[in-house]
Amino acid sequence: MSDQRVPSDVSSPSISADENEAKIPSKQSFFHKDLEVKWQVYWKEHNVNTVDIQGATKPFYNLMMFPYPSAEGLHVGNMYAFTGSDIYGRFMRMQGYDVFEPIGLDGFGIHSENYALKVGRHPKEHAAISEKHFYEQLHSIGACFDWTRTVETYHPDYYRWTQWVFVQMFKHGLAYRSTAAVNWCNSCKTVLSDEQVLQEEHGIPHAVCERCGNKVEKKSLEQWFFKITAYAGKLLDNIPKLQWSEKVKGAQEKWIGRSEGMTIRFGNLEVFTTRPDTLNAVTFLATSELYEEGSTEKKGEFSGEYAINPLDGRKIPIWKTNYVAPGYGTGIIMGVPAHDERDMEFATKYHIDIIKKDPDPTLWEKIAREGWGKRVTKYHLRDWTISRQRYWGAPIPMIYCETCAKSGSGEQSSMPGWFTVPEKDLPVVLPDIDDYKPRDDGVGPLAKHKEFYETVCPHCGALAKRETDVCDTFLDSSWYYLRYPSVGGSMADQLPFDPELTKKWLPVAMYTGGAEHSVLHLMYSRFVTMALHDFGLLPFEEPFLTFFAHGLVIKDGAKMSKSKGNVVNPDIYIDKYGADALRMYLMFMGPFADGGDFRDTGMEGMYRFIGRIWRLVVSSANIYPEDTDEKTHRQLQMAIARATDDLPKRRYNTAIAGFMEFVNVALTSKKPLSTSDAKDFVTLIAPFAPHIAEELWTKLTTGGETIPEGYVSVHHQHWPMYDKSLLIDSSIQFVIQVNGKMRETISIPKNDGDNQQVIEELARNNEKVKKFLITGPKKIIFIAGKLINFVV
RNA sequence: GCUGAGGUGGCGGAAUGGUAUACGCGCAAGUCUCAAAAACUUGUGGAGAUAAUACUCCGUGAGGGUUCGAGUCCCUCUCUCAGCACCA
Repeated sequence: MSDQRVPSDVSSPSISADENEAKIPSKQSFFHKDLEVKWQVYWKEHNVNTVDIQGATKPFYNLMMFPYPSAEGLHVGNMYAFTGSDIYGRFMRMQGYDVFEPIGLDGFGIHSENYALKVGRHPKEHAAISEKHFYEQLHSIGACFDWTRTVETYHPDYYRWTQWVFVQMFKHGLAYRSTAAVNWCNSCKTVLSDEQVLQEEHGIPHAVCERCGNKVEKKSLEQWFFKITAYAGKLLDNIPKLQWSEKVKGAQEKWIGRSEGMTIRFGNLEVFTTRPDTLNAVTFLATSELYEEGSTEKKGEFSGEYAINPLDGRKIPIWKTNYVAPGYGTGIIMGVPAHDERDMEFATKYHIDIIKKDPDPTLWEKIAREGWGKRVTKYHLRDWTISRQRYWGAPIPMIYCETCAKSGSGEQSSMPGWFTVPEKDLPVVLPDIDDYKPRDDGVGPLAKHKEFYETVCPHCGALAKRETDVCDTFLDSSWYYLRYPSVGGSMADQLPFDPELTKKWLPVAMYTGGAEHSVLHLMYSRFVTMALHDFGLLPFEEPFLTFFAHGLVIKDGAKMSKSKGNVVNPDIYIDKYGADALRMYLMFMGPFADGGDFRDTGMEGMYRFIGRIWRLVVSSANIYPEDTDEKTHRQLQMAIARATDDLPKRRYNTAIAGFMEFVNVALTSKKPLSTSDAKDFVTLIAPFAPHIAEELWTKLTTGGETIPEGYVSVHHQHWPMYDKSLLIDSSIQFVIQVNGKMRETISIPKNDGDNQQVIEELARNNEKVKKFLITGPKKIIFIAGKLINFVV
C-alpha cells in the first residue's frame, strides 16, 4: 500500500483485485485484525486513553453502567451500550474535555453466583475466569476505557469500602434489623427486595424472581434494612432537577409513589384515604384480613361489627376483604362505592348500600378541625432489604454480642448487642469455603462456619458472633462511581474516595445505561449519595447529572433469548468484520435511545462501507494536497455539520448516514480528496471507527509505515470545524406548489431566493405549472429561499 | 386499568408545519470474469397510462379538524412495545 498512484478514475477500484489478493489475507483491502491489535497495543502502551486524573483542567466523567458477569461473556447488547457511551466520550474529548471513561465488573451477587452454580464452578473461580474474558471482550471493541483504574466489586480492596458504606449507614441510624414478611425465592434460597420481584403474565399479577423466574413467596425473617423511606421525600423532590429522560423520571416518581391523604378514625379503627372529601358517602369499611395477592375477583365477608362515621354518626358495617393491601396506609380503607370503582364492584356484589353524594372539599379541613383524623403523606416506597442468605457477596460488617444485649448496651440504643466491625478491621473477608451453595433454612452458607462467625465483641471483648448474611449486589453498585477516580491513588488504601478527586470529577457528567435500572440501581445510588452527603462526606446530593437510557438490541425482529437461540455473540462479528464495522453497524441500526434490530445482512453492508472509507482515504493520501473538488468539499461540510449536531443528541444513525453520503459523493468525483479534507473526514469518523481512523491518520500525517516519536493520535485531535457558508449551494432548488401540492422545482441562483418577483415570473411561465394556473391565483404564499405556493 | 414511547416502502429506518421514503439492507439488470465470489454502475412506494426516465392519480394505523400547505399540530378511535398495577 506504500506506492500509491493517483487513480485516473477513483470511481473504479483503485487497487486491482490481483494486487489485492496477493498482499492481503482478507477480502477487504486491509486486514482489520492486524489494525485492531496494533492500535489497541499502541494505545495502551502510550496511555492514549488514560486521563491525567490530578491535572485535568476540563474534567468530564463519562460513565457507562458496568456489566455483571452472569454469563459466559458479553452479548451484543452490552457492546451496543458500551459503543454508544464510548462514542459520546470520544466526541467530548475531541471537544477539548479531559474525558474519564472507566470500566469495571459488578461481579459480586446473585447474578454471577447463580451462573457459577449453573456451570458448576466455585463463584470465586468463575469470577477470575469471567474477569479475564469480559475484559478481553471489552478491550476488543476499542473503547477508550482507562484501564489503569478498574473496579471489581468482589475484590477485598473494593468491598472493604462497601462494608464501610454499611457501617456509615448503621452509625447514622439508617440501617436497622426487623422481622418482616419478605420476598423469598425458594430457588435462589434468598430474600429479594421489592424491586427484584417481577410481576408477570398479562393482567394477572404473579410475583416471580427477577433472576430465575421462580414464584416468590412471603416468608417471615429477621433482616437488615436500609431506611430509604427516610429519603422518600427528597428522592422525589430532586427529580425535576435531573437531566434524565421523562420515562425514567416518571418511573421513579411512580415507584416512590407519594400520596397526600388523611388517616381518619372510625371508633377504634383507623383508615387511610386520599379522598377524605368523600367521607359523606362512606357505606362500609374494608380490612385486609383476607388479602390475596394476585386475586382478580373481589371477595369478602361481614365481620358482624360496625363502626361509627364521625361525620354523621351513621353505623358502618365492617367487612373483611381480599382486595385491600396490608402494609399500605393502615391496611383498612373506607368503602365509598359512589366514588371508587373497586368499592362499587364490592358493594354491588354484597348488596351494600350506595350513597350518591357529591364530594365535599371542605371536609379536609373539617376532619382535622374536629379531631376525627389528620393529614398524612404516604409513600409507596418500602425500606431496602440488604440481607442476602447467600455466599457470594460482601459479608455484612456487623457483630452481635449476647453479653452486651443482656446488659442493654449497643452502638445504637435501639439495637442492644449490635456493633459495627471497627473500620480498622475492614474488610471482613469472605472466606473460601466449599459448601457455598444456598441453603433452604433461611440462613446463609457462612452460618455453618464457626471460624468465620466466631469473634470478639468490639465493645466488651466477650465472645460474639458475626452477621453471616451478605450484602445485596445493589449495595456494591450503589457507590462504585465514587471509587473510580481514586483507584490506584495515594489515598486508595485509606479512603473509599479521595475528597479532592471527588470534588474534581463528580458528580458523573454523563451516565449511560439501560432503562431497566430505572427503579433499581438508579434509585439506590441516589439514596446512598444523598445519605453520604448528609453525613458530610460528599459535596453533592445527586450522583448522575445526566442519565441517558439506551435502547434494546433485538435480533431479526425478536427479543434475544437463549431459549430461542438467537443471542448474538459479538466475538464472532468482531473476528469476521472487525470492531469498527461492528461499532458502526450497531450505531447505524437506529437511534441510540431506541435500540435496533440486528441483522447479518446489515452487518455486511457496514463492512462494505468501511472498505469504501479505506479506499477513498488511501487513494488520497499524500497526493496533490491542494487538489479538491468543490462538490465533495461541500458535502464534507454538510457531513461535519450534521454529525456535530447529531452526536450530542446521540443520533448516531443519522450522523453515519451523513458519512455515507459524503463517501458516495467523494467516490464519484474524478479528483482525490485534498489532504485537509481527508484529515477532517478521518477525524470525524474516529469516535465511531477508532482503529481504522488511527491507521488512516498515520497515513495522512506521517505517510510512513512506522509510527514516529511524538506522534499525536487522531483521538487527541480537535473535532473538525466546518464552513457554514458552504452549506448552502450556489444555486437552490426552489419548490413551486399549487394548492400545497408540489408541481415543479426550479433551479435558481442563491441570490434570487428571496426575490418574489423574479420567482413568481419564472413560476407563472413554467410549462408544468401554467396548466394549473388557468384560473388566476387567489393568493400567493412565498417562503424566501424555499417555496412559492399558488392558491387557486 | 394507569404511565410512557410508538405505528412511514419487501425490511432497518430519514424527514426545524414546506419536494415523504434520506442512508442502509434486500431485490433486479449491467460491468469485470472461462465461471463464480468480491467490487463497481444503474434502477427500485403503489396504481394507471405511454413510443417515452412526457404525464395522471393514490399514498406515513383509521376517522375527523386547524392551515395556503400536515408523517409532523388538535380531537376521537385502534393496534404494538416497555414499565407499573386491587396503593384506596
